[in-house]
Amino acid sequence: MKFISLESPSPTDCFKIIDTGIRKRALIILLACCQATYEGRARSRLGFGERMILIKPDGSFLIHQDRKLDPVNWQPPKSRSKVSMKNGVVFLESVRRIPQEHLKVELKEVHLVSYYQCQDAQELEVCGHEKDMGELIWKHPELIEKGFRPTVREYSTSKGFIDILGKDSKGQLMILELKSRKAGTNAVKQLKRYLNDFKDDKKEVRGILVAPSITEDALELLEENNLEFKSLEPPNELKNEKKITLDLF
Amino acid sequence: MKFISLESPSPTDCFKIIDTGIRKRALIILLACCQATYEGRARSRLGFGERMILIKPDGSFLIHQDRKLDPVNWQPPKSRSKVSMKNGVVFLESVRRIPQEHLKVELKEVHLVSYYQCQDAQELEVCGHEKDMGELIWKHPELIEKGFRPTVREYSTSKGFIDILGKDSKGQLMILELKSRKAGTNAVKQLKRYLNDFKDDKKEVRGILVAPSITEDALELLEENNLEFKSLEPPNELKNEKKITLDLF
DNA sequence: GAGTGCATCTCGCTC
DNA sequence: GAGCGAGGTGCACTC
Repeated sequence: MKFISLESPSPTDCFKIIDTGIRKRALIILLACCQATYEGRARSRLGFGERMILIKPDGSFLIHQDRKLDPVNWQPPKSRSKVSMKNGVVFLESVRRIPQEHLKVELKEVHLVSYYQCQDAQELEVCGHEKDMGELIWKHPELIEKGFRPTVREYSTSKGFIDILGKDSKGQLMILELKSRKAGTNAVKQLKRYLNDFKDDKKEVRGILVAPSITEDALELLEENNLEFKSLEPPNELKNEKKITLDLF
Repeated sequence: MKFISLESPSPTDCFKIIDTGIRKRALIILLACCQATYEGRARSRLGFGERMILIKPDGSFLIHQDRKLDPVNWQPPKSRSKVSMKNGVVFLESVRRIPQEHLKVELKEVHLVSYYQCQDAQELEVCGHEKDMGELIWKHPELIEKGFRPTVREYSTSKGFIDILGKDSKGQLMILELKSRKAGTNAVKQLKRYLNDFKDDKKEVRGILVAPSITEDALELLEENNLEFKSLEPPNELKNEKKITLDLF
């Protein structure tokens, strides 16, 4: 059976379905009143409440409350899930080896138990990251300014990697720090550090923060340090753009 | 009805259940073959595949594939969810106002649709954070060393906030940088920056990195800069410790 | 509402 | 496996 779902199951049935689901490497869904304790990188305890529990074929384990985007408790992929029954009560356990992490769940009342052997080979296609920005600038350096010639990407320094290194039309060295969203003071400080490294060489260097926008504090700090800001939106174009709009709407 | 669940529903039934679920501010669960496009802070497209969709009463919207901990697509709390039907096909839409973000989902085949008005007032109790460490040191400064007297927490500098500032038994200034997990080179660099700020004052200052452990690179960098490392585990004690173990096992 | 920094961050990459 | 950095980070907290 590829898919099974049972409302208000007995503890025995609930146990059986979960156990089968784990062995079949299916996606398991539970709606239940439960409590949970976690021990590992930190420690936590969650009292009884009604939640959704999700166990994935890759070992991921999630407990979702009725609010927030993040699960309230979880275990990462490759964790080992187990189900057990003691005195008519069903327990779930998920263990990660390295680092040692334990999640234990007690199910008090199960409203729905279900497993589903799903098929999904699709990968998400995204655009609009810092990496995309780097590629865009590399291909179209004039977006930064006329005469800009990028020379190195991911240039390694003692302070970290410089996103893009290049020269302006006058041959002056330029250090570019890219951010795909609004840049804060931290981005400026980072850029400043790269420049300090280069200034030891007694050369004149320009530092440019490239981002769609910048906070007021950051702009102030930037100007204090004679650094520059260049507004640039990250590229916004998927591979099969036309296909999408046709397929969906 | 507080809870409803329907296997392989017709598009019309599926639409009705989701629509009711949204109006009742229930937790909605879907198992379905779907595709999704997202536009907002970035842009993404996901082809057809079998997934679990979760819509929470607070507006959170999650699409989970059969792998990974993170949803492949999502919308944050307070987003507005809508369901619609066109030519016998059910569509989901979730919109966020600020920043503008759109998630559109087309359901091709629904295996399970369900909503559930759940009750969960419980908050998660956690311990083992950096904040806990700060409190621990503040109360038990001798954990750092005999004679250590902390004076300020979250001391603001141009380089950021110093976790703990204090003096040793000889009255020498100490800067403490706390990390709740293994400290890397970045933690050392951060500490170094705080010290540089203070050295301008021509005072002798000790810099101490406090963490459960440290990477080899970081330790090397630390010693090069005459900084110190103090191994300290973040506190690991919940409020009602005894109660937990009794309740669960 | 915007800005800042932690997180059981997760995840992908490189070494 | 460990370390490092980006993320549609999320989230709480401050201003």
